[in-house]
Amino acid sequence: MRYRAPRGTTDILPEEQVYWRYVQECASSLAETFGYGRIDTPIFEDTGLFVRTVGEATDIVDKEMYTFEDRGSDQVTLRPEGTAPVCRAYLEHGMHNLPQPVRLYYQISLFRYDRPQAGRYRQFHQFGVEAIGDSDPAVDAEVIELAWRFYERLGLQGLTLALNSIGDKTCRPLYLERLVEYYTPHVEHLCQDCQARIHRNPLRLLDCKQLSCQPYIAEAPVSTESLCDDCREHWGRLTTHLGDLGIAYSVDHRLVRGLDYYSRTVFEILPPEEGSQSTLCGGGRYDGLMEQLGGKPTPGIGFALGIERTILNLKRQGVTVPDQSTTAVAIAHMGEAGGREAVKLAAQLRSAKTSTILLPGQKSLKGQMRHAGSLGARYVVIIGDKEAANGVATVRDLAAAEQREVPLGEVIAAVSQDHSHD
RNA sequence: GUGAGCGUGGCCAAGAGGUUAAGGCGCCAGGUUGUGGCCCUGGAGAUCGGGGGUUCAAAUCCCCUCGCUCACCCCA
Repeated sequence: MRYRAPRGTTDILPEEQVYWRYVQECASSLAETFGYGRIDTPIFEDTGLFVRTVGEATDIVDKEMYTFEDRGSDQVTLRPEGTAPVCRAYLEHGMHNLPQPVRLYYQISLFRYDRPQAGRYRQFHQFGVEAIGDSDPAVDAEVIELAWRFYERLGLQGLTLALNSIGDKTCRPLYLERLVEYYTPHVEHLCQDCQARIHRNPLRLLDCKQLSCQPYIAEAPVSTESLCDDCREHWGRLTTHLGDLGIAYSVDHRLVRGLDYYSRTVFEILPPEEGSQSTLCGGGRYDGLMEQLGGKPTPGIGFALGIERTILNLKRQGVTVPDQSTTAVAIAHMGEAGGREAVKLAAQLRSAKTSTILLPGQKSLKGQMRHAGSLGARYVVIIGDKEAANGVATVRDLAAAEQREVPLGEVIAAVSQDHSHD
């Protein structure tokens, strides 16, 4: 075959769409219930936006971005994440003039140049929210709750919420110092990656997966015990809110998140099965991000969750999704006059919002009936020259295996009867 | 970037050196006069991912290559 979908991309065929619709409708209706408004940002941005915010030492920037120079010699990048563009839009449109916090949600495609595997693609999709302009821990709780309710509504079970605080610009430097201080004597025993992390990105020492590094992680200083007064209070109030909401969480001192812009609250939602790349949802607070983009200091918190991974888990757990059947009416027709009436009738049915297809009239009636049956149509309307001449049509109910002849003008009524028992 | 497994008609899938490469699903056409879902019959559709090699003979053995999948790194 000459062409196929590029590596790491996939076609979402009609039979898959039932999952997508289910998940995406659940996401947007829930977000709107929480008072979030939808935002769509461009699919590509200035490369600098991501380099500066996500962090040069992160894998995303280091090796996963789809970056190219356009014909005008601008460096652009297919967005690898959603938060930075939303923050850019916040600044660009002066949203600080709106009542704070500004609540936004998005459902977008993202692009990361990775080796694809289960639940990971080069083009993938996220649902995410950002609440910008309020540092109240109640907003942290709200955002976490929104993510949690999403999975609850979908019907996924056995998920866990992992929570941590990595401090802010006041206390994190001190914590990092303690961390480096603690690790330095052990440096020779660490894996290659961790030896580099000590200098490049010490926080990441904590989520190393190497077995040999685990003992050092277990004994490492814990960030929540190094928080400054403000961060400690924020943390305490957040956990209180979550308790009040009845949302169970487990504090994970090793949870640090990959992107540079996080501060204070970080969290993830994980599926029941173990697996290192299985995170369903990740988020956190990013109080320093706006300043990096040249705006005034503005707090913010949000999350992003993977649609593909969500659907993967829906399937694994056998969650049944509503399957709105598509075709209600199929019109079989024979002969010149029958064909003309069929085309007109189809138009009328569609304008009455009844999904209708025209069967291939060059086939035998038997062939058309089979066709209708395999489509799962509810009714077949048969119009041959005989019916056309008499101004009638035969309306057959496929499920009931009954049919009757009705005047053409009454076909719509005949196929619109009471489906409440369906 | 690293490692492992796999690549046979649209899909699933037999086949493990030797005449025309099974079968199932799906698709198409029929089973008498304009009628589906079951059943029956027939049909179309594969240079066995690609290239090279071994051999009288390869889908079956060897090498290379491409692709897919899974895992690692990392992340959604």
